[in-house]
Amino acid sequence: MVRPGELAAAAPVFAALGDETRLGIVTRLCVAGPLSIAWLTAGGGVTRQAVTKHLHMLAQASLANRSQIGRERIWELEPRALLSARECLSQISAQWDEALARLRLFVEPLRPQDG
Amino acid sequence: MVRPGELAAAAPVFAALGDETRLGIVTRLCVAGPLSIAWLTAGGGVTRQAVTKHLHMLAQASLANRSQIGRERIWELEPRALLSARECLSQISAQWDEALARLRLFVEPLRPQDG
DNA sequence: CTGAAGCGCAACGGCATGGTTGCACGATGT
DNA sequence: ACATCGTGCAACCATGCCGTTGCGCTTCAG
Repeated sequence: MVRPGELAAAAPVFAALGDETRLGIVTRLCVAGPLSIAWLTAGGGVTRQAVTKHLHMLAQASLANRSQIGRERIWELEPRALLSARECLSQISAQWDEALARLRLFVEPLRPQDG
Repeated sequence: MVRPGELAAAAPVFAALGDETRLGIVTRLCVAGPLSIAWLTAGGGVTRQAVTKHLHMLAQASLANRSQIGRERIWELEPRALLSARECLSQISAQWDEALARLRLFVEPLRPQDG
């Protein structure tokens, strides 16, 4: 069962993942581990400021958090929100399977020859 | 391995799921099966036009498609995009596990007494 | 035929987002 | 001491999103 509270919690995570640049940052943090802003800026086609904004949005969605080493800000992934988002998708698709099964139970007796 | 093309494809799906109203519509279509716009409007706190726009955005992300019965537009869920989004999240978290394992391999030899 | 239900199209306002530029500040290396 | 690197903050612009209202069209019911 999906409770409404879970949806309200999952929506911001999906929104944070719903930008191509941000999804690239997430993937990169995932593959390469914790990185500084300058390093994250190097690969993508956007400014350092844009990367900074995206990182803050990821932090607001509990998808990343930062630490400081000297003058560098090191950002790393926070996988819990990612896992809960995956959980949400799994629940939705599970409910869809359920609904499909119910639909079959409802439809098939009406057309027993079409099988 | 996550290829960049997959990310570019998954981002719009996440963006479509990244709104609370839309996520509610998706859940509702999932639980109750195909519904008309008027029926979808009844439950939520928004106008019929808002629901219509959201449905079109879901369609653009390949998350829903519509059919027509008389004067009613019946919308139903298209689970393939949902599954591919879930797949994307799974790949990301799998890569995160990998990275964590590499990090452990790198860190643990330096502090063998801290177990 | 007439009324009502269901829906689409278009326009509008408010607000958030994605991106840029410019400037200032602490940390680092020589 | 000085240049440089890495960031933060603030302002700015363009665009898109979210939701509304108003109007008109088709379809169904009496």
